[in-house]
Amino acid sequence: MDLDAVRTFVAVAETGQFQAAADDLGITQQAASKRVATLERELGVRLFARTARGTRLTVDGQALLPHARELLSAAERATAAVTPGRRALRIDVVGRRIAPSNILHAFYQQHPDIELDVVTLTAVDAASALAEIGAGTLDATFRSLRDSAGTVPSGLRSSRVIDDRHELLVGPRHPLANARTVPLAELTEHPIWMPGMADPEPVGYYDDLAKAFGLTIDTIGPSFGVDALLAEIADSTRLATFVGEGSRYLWPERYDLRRIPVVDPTPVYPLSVIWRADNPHPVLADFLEYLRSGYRTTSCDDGWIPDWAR
Amino acid sequence: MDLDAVRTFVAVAETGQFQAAADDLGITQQAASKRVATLERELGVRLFARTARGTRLTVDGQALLPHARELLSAAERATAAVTPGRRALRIDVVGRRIAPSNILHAFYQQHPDIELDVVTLTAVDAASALAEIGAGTLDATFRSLRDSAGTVPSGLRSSRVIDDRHELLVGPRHPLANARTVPLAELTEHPIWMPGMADPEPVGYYDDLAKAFGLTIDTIGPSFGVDALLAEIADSTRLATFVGEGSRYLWPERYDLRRIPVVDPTPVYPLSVIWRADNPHPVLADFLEYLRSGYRTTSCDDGWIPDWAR
DNA sequence: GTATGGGACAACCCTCCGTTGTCAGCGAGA
DNA sequence: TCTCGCTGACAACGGAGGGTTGTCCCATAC
Repeated sequence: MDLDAVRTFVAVAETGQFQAAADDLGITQQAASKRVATLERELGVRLFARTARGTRLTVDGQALLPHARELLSAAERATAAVTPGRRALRIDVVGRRIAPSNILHAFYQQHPDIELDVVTLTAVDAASALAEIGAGTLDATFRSLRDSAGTVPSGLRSSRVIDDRHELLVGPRHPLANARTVPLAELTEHPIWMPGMADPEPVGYYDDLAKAFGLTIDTIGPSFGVDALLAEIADSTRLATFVGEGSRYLWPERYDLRRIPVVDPTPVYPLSVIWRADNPHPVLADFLEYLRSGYRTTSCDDGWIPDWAR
Repeated sequence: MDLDAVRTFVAVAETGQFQAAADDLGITQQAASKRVATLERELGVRLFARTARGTRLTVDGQALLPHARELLSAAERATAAVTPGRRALRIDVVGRRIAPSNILHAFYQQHPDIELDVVTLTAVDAASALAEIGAGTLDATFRSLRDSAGTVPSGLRSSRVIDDRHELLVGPRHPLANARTVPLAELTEHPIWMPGMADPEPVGYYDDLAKAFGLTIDTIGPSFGVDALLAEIADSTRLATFVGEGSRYLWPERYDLRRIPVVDPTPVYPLSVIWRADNPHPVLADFLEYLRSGYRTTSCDDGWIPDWAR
């Protein structure tokens, strides 16, 4: 059963004649006649009674008409379901509390009419996330790409859109609790705890950072969740952790935690957005534009980023 | 949007690979690939992520899949709606109380699972009824064809299947009320009333009958319905009317009417069933077979039929 | 390294669809 | 009654599109 034939059948039924239906459809009367004839042959019944002044539906035609309309509207709904922009844009923000999530939230507030499907593939390493992008099961993700910005799998594009300046997060009893800023070099005295780093990228980042400035950064321990981490920090007189400037935690109310800006230099965590080059979703295009124009925040003259991210 | 492509899409989604889907559909893997590629191009989105070991649905593919299934089932419903035999057979029995209606009823009792749409085009002349048959808005009608059995419009077929023997219907005070039979010749003394004959065919029949045997048959008066006629007959000492042997009236309970068989000869009213030669409805075929085998009732050696019906 | 299986790409072929051109039937109007 | 106009059907032609064969590439398994 050909949908064009069904469309033609409905048009003829509505106009009452082949000629008018053909005009509506932009084809010749002969073509319309052929289409309906084919449909009739396929179904094995006559759909129209042809007269010299038009057509009338047969009983079979009358029986078919509502189903034909339903069929066409089903086709329309199917098309609409995948029409780029109809479908929610599926974005991996990695974690609900870090910069990408907040940026996406800001974007959403600016475009409240769009539909988003925000996911966190937090237990998934970058390679798998990129595979999902490539497979089309994910529209975009935010990752820090170790092997430099250019070498994403073919068909994918990446753009470094977030340079998240690190701040030190400490509890009230930590020696640096009341510092206005802290030079990076001073942190050699204080162990930094970054548990739950499953991905090689952030692990590599902190390893490089530690090596470059002689810091002690522990990325090994298992993560028992953000709350456990914050509680630990709040209680500790020694432990501190890094948080991104653009991240958000529910700490001020529950723990007396402090964010201390790190300077000379400021560690900057580079994040790229990765997407399929041929992804036609218009909201994706808008979002990428938003990222490029609005969120390359403060350029980091005083920042440190690893060599591989330059 | 091509339904074959949609079918292929669903098959690939279900099997997880093009090759298996192609086998199911009886086409080559390349053809299946082409179909899906065309669908993807038409929709502007990728539906599958192709890997070396099969395929996986993209988000768009997942969004489309339920709609695609719905589309296919809508197509199936549409086909089923006009599949010969699915649809109710629409038959004109002319009147609810006369032979065709009763015969159809008997046929229905023999095949209780069929669907019938019994109509009475009683105010419609034979020509219009035949036009409906030709147009396909009616599957069959019962008519007495004046211009001999063969000359139905082209594309139509007719078969004389009912020879309805006339009986005289009289009230209790009619002179013939207690006769076991009545010879036709005797009816010259008694006026026959046949009101409401809209069609030229029955009018012609009764005119011919009257002329042939010197009867007085009044076919002129308007009909006020069967009940009015029966009440009139029941009250009258003079009026009588003809009813077919195969007809059925609700008279025994309400009026003391009597059916008196007419003999020497018995007027026989010939009825043909008319249908489209190319009507594929299987129930129609069954019904025609039923009519031909079962209902050419008693052959009428002692009957009279007009010349034009021989 | 090799074998295997799945998909994509290229080239070819044929069918089928739409077009142009024409004819037949029915109704309306002169 | 004849002709005109409108509507569909039929025939023939041309081109696009869908299917097939043949081949290569890639990833995995042994």
